[in-house]
Amino acid sequence: MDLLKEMSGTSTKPDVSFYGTVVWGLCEQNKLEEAKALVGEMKKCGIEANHIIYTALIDAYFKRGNESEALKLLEQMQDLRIVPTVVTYCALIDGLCKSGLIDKVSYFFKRMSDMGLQPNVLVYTALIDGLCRNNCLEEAEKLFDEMLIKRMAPDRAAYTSLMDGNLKHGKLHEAFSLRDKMVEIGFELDLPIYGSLIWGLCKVGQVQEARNLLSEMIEKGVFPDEAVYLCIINKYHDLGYMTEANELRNEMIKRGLVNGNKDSVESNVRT
DNA sequence: ATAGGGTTAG
Repeated sequence: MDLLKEMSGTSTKPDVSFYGTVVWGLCEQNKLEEAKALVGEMKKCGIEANHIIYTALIDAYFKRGNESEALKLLEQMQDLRIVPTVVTYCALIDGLCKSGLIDKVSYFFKRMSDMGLQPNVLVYTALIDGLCRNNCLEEAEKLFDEMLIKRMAPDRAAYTSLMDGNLKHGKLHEAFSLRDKMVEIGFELDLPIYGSLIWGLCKVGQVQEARNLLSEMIEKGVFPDEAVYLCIINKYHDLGYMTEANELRNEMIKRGLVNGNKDSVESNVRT
């Protein structure tokens, strides 16, 4: 904003790409009202905002949890005949999924195709993740297969989302075969993957298997975090394995996984 | 100048 004021005194006239950079910067700083105001200012100068500016704003409003404003901006974009891109739809679909507005998502997904935009891996993953979180595992699986049919290569995030969805639905066998596929493809198993598997195993009471996976990840050099430990420790408590619980707690503390101070860990572990 | 990858008890 200061930069703009400075420029108004000079002969240089800011163009759309200059405004875009400023809007983007304001979004990064979470100054969304200022960013939106700038779009109005642009208009007064006879410069129309473009799809990149609108996409950045829509994404930022969703991330702030203001989905109604984000949808308003999308409408505005449409009124101004600014053509959305795959990136716009990705922000939109992901935003809707994460705001729990899953029922609006299939409409936009369809509209996207109607516009001739091809959903890419990021769009599919956002949708798969949203469906898995909203109890629509079958839909998610269908989309995953659709990706394969289209010869798109689902990446680690896509696999992880579907695997996690299966775990949340207690389908351990499917989850582990997805893990095997990831290994086959050559993806390194990372903390979110191990964390998700361990959580899923604990949920169904297979705490020993969870414990084995913890050992496995450490062996492979994947550093477990506090949540992974607490997941197993708390399950040990539930099942009455107090010795194992304490042992693991000590191991966690020894590893310095205290994330700040010891009190915070103590308060998170059920006693 | 734009886009994602969860924290997970009950």
